[in-house]
Amino acid sequence: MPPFDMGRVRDLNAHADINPCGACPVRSLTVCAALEVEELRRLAEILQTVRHEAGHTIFAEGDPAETLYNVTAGTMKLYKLLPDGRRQITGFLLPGDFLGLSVNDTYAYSAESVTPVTLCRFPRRRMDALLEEFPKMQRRLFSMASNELAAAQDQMLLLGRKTAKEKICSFLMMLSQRAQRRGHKENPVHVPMSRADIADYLGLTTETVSRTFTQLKTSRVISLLEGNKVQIHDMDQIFDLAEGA
Amino acid sequence: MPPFDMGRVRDLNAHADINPCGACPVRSLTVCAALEVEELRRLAEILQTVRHEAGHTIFAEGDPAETLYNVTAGTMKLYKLLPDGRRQITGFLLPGDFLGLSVNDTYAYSAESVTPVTLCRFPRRRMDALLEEFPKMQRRLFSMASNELAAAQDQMLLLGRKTAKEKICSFLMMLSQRAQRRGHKENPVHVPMSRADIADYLGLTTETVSRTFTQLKTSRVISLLEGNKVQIHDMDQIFDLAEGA
DNA sequence: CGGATGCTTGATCAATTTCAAGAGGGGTGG
DNA sequence: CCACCCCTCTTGAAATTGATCAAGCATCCG
Repeated sequence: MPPFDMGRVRDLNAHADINPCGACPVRSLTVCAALEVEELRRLAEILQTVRHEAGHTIFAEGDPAETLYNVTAGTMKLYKLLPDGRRQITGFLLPGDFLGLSVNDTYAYSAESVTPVTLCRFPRRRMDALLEEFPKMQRRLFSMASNELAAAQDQMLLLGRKTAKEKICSFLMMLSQRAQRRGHKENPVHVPMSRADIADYLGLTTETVSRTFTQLKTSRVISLLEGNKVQIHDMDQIFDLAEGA
Repeated sequence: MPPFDMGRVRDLNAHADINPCGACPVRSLTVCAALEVEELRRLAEILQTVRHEAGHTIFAEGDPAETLYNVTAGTMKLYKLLPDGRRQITGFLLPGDFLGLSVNDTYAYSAESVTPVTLCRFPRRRMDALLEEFPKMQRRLFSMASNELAAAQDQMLLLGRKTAKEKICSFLMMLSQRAQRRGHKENPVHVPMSRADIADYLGLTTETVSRTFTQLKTSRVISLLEGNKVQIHDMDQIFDLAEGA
């Protein structure tokens, strides 16, 4: 725990005012990819850039959903809890991912930073107005939601039907592919989240996650490197292991 | 298996031509709820109504996604398979539900009828054009996708973290609530799907599903009635059982 | 009736969890 | 700078939930 809460909102609009979106490194990945320069300017008017330390709760399940967010740097996790504390992480968000969609004006899940993060905040009312005005953005958001839905279905298959080993291999593949889409190299995969987070994402315990990593290491499928990196020795093999083939 | 395939497409446009949407019983639940009379007429021009017997595969994972569907009667299931045949049902669809959203022009899951069903078919190209023209419909579709996303996250919590008993109770509650939203009575719940389907939806085996039903019956939480109906004796109790509280 | 299919029940098995303890690593304070 | 503490990760042993294997039973249909 840091000596004081670095996780509070810090307004970076001093920089944002100049050109918050034009230079955005993840623009092509997210909802803003659909927009022209002038439209980007309008979007920039309503957004606020904030930073948070690792482990900061951005919002909790049930909170009124007044803000939409776009991750521009760092990793986030979304999760739901049962009354007795059991936790399911429903997704990890990387730069370019969107969060804050709500059903009945409250968030359906909690959101917390895994690493230090930078976020764009969009007030929902103003964002709704803008979506009305720019159907292209609306369509882009819809397409992103469709992708998320497909990912959610993959995750259901994983949670309901895969073994611990298949789950871990699927997880590593997913991280690798997402890194690649963001222009990073696919192979040593950066795994910034804890064993406990991985466990709660895959429906396992931390012990099983740890044991499975050791097992994959022992059978020369992966190596654990410095700095939370995982080296995958054979991409095709891990792909097969991920589906039990 | 019926002696010949009753599951083939049968065009009911003889009826549909008259007033396919105006009298539609599920209009208020689905994407069409957003539309005015004139817009409905335009939608009716591009749709085709089809019926299928129980057990008919509408499309398979990986097929080119050329059609969107709306369920107007009956129950459908969506599922994904692993190479060795393990199956995860990602959702059951009831009247008013939508299916066929795709990511990269192919379906991300297979769709099969559980009971006899009636579907509205929308050619994707023409539907896209109409969505362009009617932003209200676009927004309605987006809102439906958001709801599905929230449901998918609930299902991840169920698959990853709930016990067999909690899963079955959650399942019964879900069916009860969805029936209620459709104007049916919430309590004897109609459960048209097989034990095998329930198992593949909840990440269990048929044996465990069967045993859990027996256990709930023995402990007087539910009764199994004629015609695939389940009587829930205490709604509050089953709600608590569904979350382990 | 006969056969098929789906559902239930029983007995055993195994994957994963739970319980327990120790090792590694980073930061803090003496 | 070192010692300590805390936290995460790993490893081991035992326990348990749900899976697997194996019959019966019921129901539906021809």
